[in-house]
Amino acid sequence: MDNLFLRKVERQVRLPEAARAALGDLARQQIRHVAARQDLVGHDTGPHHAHLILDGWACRYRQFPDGRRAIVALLLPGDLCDPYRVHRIRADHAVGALTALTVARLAPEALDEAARAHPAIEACFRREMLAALALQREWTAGVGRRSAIERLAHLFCELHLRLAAVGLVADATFPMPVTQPDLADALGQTSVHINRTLRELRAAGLIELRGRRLTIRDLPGLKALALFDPAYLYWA
Amino acid sequence: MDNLFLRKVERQVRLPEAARAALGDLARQQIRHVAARQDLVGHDTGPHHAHLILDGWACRYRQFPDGRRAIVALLLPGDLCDPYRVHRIRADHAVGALTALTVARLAPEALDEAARAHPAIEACFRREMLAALALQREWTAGVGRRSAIERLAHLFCELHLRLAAVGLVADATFPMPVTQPDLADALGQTSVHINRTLRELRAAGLIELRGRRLTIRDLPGLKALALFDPAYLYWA
DNA sequence: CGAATGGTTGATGGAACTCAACATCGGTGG
DNA sequence: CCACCGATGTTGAGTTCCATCAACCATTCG
Repeated sequence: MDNLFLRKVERQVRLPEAARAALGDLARQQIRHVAARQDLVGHDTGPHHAHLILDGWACRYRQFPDGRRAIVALLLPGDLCDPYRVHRIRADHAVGALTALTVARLAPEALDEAARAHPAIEACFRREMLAALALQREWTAGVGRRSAIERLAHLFCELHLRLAAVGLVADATFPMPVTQPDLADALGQTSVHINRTLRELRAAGLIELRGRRLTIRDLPGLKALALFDPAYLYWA
Repeated sequence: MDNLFLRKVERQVRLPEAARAALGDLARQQIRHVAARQDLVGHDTGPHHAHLILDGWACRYRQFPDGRRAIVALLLPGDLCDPYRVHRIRADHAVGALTALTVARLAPEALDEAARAHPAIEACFRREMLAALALQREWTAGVGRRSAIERLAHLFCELHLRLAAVGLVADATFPMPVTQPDLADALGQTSVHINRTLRELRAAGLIELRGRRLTIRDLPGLKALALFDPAYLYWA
């Protein structure tokens, strides 16, 4: 199977054969498995490798000294994590596995090399960065100005499109392995309130969530509730 | 006067003479003045120019259909706005002037050209992107997990460092031209509550705010309250 | 100089948090 | 295979932080 990053990319741009091959090769080096709840990159890690998520879900998060935790991004299969070298002494956040994870570790030198050799790859990396930035802005806007139920609805709309872009949605159903405590940290709430809000969404007939799988029962309704505008999703 | 972007950059890396000259030239083309409350880039603008903020403050914001507004980033003098070409049909957010503004409009072609000719400039652009991303993550974490007073304190710590990096801080005092309604949209609160929180910060002897100028009276105290960790600020 | 915008303060309400208890699930080892 | 245990999910009661509503100043700007 080709990797999902390629699949996502090629929905939008046609890559030259050589570039596709180079990207494919990159993803086949240094496959690593990480257990759920383990960190790929710690808060105190210095400059580190890039990662391509092959399977499973991860998150970027920030741990505060008093124990509070904020999940600032979800990383899904096909996502490319930190394509550009980060020159900081100390990372400003960590990357952790939410589920069991399969990733390709990518050496910064190999990425630089590939980007230099293939302009199309450089363009992909740049697009991934711009996509991450736009996504991050939307998350900021969401926690700032959306209500609890809107935030949850919005996240589900976003996941629906992002997962569809890598072919992981069938019949408006997709994997949703994020626990309620994790959802809470991602949406800036408490797990108790997440639970009540989920109940509301179910009661409204908008979603169904069982056994780590989510089915969207009423997509238009969910989008309307979430004030969802897909303009910020580059790859979807 | 050299532009502030250059000043900020050269605090960290020494640029080759040719690169510095090229960056300087870029910033001297197409100077534009924008009145406060005007948009530089609208929500429905397609691919657009990049901008270098020469003087005044701007913000990225997202306007929701029902009137709510979220300010997702503050753009200060010396900030480079969208160095990389954005290929979206429709922007996912707008850029507006918070004060009267002087900017250099930069043609995407000229930027591409400069980046290709000078690796040091390419590195600068990349760094600016990474800095914007890290900043955006910190804002997401903040609105998600910091209390009202912590958020305000954190913003002031951030502005202190960012403005210091371009030489706009003297005696722990710097310009703070953002109105309380704007602060509210940036921190995900209401202007009424911003007002009360400011009062608290003043009462605690941490800051002084008069006539659009902010003085930090107790920086360690403010940092402690904000759980401030500067790791995310690339240029400061 | 008057109108609009921004700032300040009080009273009241509500969305989301906290605390607490219990149910359920999933994995692990006896 | 089942018993156990920790992690996750669920629900209720009480509380808190921040929003809302509503005035009223202060400032700025046309």
